[in-house]
Amino acid sequence: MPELPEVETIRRQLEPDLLGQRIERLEVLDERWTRPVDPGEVERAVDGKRIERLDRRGKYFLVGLEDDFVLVMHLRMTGNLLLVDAGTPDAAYLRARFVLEDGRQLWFVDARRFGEGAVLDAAEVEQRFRGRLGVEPLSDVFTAGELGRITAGRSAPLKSFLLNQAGIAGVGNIYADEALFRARLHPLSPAGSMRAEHHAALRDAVVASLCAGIDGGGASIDDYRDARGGRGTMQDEFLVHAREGQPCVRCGEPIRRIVVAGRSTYYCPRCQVRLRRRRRTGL
DNA sequence: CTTTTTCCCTGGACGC
DNA sequence: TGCGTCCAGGGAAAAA
Repeated sequence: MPELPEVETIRRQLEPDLLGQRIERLEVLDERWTRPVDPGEVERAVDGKRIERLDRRGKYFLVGLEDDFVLVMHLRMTGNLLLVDAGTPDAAYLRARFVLEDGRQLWFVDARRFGEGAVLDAAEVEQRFRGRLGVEPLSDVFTAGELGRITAGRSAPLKSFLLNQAGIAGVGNIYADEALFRARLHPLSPAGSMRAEHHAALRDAVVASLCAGIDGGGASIDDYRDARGGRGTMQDEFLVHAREGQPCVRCGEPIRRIVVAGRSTYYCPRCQVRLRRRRRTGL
């Protein structure tokens, strides 16, 4: 599933090819892709615009167009962004096609149709993300202290907290498991139960997990492919995710699978300590 | 306010 | 072979 490392991998691959190019036209092939906005409206907003920037915010892919417009896309579960040569036969599940100045096409392919695309102006992007997307984990704003602030008083399990994009933006099911394992924290521990040493450990673990994902070019478990249709290698380097029953890489204990926040959650029952809910210590 | 649950969507796995 | 059922999960919305 595309999470921050997967989206970042695609962004880095596309940047040299797309920057400065004009989008001749956009063809929305599945009207649900722009829901609730009319596809024609999005097509008209994109047609003929030059690409000035390629950015990422959490798991959102942002294409900065001229005149301060931003094409915002989200791959959700099964979305893929593919850069293909002219004349390539249409793939199954092709939802949107960008015909580029140089003849190549950028495809949004998405079997389950959760993915979406929209065109907003810069102010609307801010508006849309406000309160919904938290700190960028790979920015220098993401410190142990910041993590302490955003988890203070929270009773939700650490796994739920990591999946909540309003806290840290870009961590999904895979990298949440990996980060908790690295930090030796139990997925069911209340987020607010962490002490300073845990804040530091989890901050470092989130960063390390995401960087490992980017270094591996993302994790191709099911549908994820990079912008050239290639596979990442991160799925071969998982420490706990999807390793139910296999020995913990640290202690040999069989990895356990539970469901937290409706998501499969993998952890080592011996390495990852469960913290008790912390009562407010008298100041 | 915070937290949990439901919903969207469809390919693939599994059982009969 | 084919049909029915269940699962996967990001994020928004509804419910608790």
